[in-house]
Amino acid sequence: MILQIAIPKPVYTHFDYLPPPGIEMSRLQPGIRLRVPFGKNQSDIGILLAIAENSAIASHKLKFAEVILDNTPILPPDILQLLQWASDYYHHPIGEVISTALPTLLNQGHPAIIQTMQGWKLTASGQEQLASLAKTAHRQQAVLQLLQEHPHGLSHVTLSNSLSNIVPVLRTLEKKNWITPHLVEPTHLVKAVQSISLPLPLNAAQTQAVNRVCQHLNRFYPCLLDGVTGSGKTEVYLQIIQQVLNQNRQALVLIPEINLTPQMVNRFQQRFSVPLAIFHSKLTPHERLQAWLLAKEGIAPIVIGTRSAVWTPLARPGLFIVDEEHDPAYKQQDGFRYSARDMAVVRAQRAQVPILLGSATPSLDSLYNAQQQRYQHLILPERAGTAVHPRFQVVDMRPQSRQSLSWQLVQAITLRLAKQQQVLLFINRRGYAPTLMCYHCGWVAYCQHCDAPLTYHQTNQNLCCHYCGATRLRDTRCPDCHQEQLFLLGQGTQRIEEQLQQQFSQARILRIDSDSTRGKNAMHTLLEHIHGGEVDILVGTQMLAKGHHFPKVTLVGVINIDSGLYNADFRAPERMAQLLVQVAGRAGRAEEPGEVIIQTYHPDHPLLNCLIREGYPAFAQVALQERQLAQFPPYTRLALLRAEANQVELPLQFLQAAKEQALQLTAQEVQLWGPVPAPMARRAGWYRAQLLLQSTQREVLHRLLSQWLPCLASLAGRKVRWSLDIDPQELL
DNA sequence: AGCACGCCGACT
DNA sequence: GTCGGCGTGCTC
Repeated sequence: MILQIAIPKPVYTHFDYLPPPGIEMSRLQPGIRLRVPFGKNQSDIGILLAIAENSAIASHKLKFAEVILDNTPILPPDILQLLQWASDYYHHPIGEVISTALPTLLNQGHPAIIQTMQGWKLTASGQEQLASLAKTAHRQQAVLQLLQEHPHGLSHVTLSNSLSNIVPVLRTLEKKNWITPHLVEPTHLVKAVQSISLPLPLNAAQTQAVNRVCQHLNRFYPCLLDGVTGSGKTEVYLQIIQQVLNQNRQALVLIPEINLTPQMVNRFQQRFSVPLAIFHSKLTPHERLQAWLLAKEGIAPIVIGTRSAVWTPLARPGLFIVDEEHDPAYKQQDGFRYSARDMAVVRAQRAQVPILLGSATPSLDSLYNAQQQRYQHLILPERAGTAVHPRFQVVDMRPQSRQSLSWQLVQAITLRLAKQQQVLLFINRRGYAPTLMCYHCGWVAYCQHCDAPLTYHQTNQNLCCHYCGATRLRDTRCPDCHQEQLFLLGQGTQRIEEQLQQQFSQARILRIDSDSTRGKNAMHTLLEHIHGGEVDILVGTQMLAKGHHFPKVTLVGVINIDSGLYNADFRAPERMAQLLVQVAGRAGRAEEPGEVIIQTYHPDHPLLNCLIREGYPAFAQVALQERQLAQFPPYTRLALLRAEANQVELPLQFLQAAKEQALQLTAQEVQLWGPVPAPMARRAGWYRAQLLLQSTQREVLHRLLSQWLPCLASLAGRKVRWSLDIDPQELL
């Protein structure tokens, strides 16, 4: 009897072991963890994949597994099979695939046990006191209220999350014997809510979407839920989930960035009084494991999380939802480069349940699938009365190229300020100025480790590389010609902020970028200032466009859209369009139509004009036609082989050798493009290059990769680091 | 990945 | 004569 075990190592095979001596064979179920000896003096934790009759490894080389860590599989068969499928599809080692899918504590060998939590419960006298408690003791009353709503008690963590500085309140109540310490079962880890919100009435389109999905709850039913902001997508999710819960099944909801969408999570918590397993970035490893186990055991009927939550086991899967499915955050960009959105579709298919892909600006891939009838296309039009179509204005910057703020934009800002409305300005670069340049010899301050100019930060007079983080004090004279007339070229958030302050001295300006939101609650505090109307002009990077709503904003300015129009990446126009539509969604409400001003040096760009005149669906059609002409996805399949090394010539040499190898293996059906140096050839001291593989048939490409990959390791040697990216999102 | 083995230069 | 550099190979 041979145990096939996956071990988290960058090798493409499992490892064969003999069962631990004296063990009961019935305990050897695929999906359990075992500790196994590995190499000379090491020991590792692996997952049992399967049990085989014999092994290709010589029997004298086989070792005994040391010990079984689980009585029942931590990975149920469906997830184990999905992970093996993913390992195959992405050509990534199974052991590493499994370890990215598991909570870290399980990788480290922690027991997979659901633990009860320290908490509190109302006493009989507390119950009696509830009515008579002085109206002034708000905080005490709030705690009692919460505990009354949860007769099984609430954990300390839950309570302190719902009320700040709660310890003294709890102590007081305990002294009065109104509450008592109580071990809370995980079933009652419900987030404390004051009120449960009721389902909202649906319009015709929403009703149709809900009905169509609910009529197909017992089969694979992939849907593209195509609805603009304010069309009530979330309500559709909620009502379908309700049906799934009625069937006693679970729903898994993926969202791109959990910290940007607290509203979404709140709506789930207020609608359903069931345990929610929420994977957010502030969970401790222990909490993360608990949430994972609650999902696995079926105790949490609803699971919400980002990318990696797609691997969460579910006892009774009933529905998958991928919100904002176009968001690039669903693609992991290092290590095991999977797409959580695509994996969710695969998972729904295997589980034979519906999947909803929701977006106001669907990816071209999903729109194509809808056109091919592979997905149901459920379109939610805007609600009557809330329809706000912001006016778009394209400003030709060529006649005023010395300015960063066109007169049109300045005029529009002036007007909005006079009406006491908020203005939102987007600029795609943080810092003060992207370049420090010498007037006399043309010298530019470059990063020592990257092929990128340094960005000047005014606050500390630093030059900072936005790619590797290297920072140094700015030069006061040119290091080449020693002249002192160095000038700052280009615009960053800080410099725009400064210019606006000069131009609109009475306006209150707030800058939002990764520099100004560095602190723990910085973003939250800034948002409160904005919503409180304490800000007139918001200046920020694209991080402003995601998730947040600014009801008081009526003018949005895009300082320079051109990097989205002209970019080596074939997906750049799609991203630009999605950003513009999102940005436009920030401007204006029913009573005050919004305005979007887009500054560009290419005012005649056809895709840009198509988007602003005819809207996203028309843009998507044209963009899809361009993809077809250029033979890009979704019309073809891509794989990208990246390589990096700390010597210039090595990556290209390796990729060239790899290409020749591939040419010997393949017929005509796979095109090879390159190798080329990566657009930023040197980054953080590493030289980078890439080789693109393209085919109209996925199977052909896949077959080539399977044969090719084993050769690559020896071609690369030790000095070249390489990785394979299946369905790459960024070609940069 | 991690750790061994192995084969060449400057030290007691 | 040895300590240690990192180039190469293997791990069931």
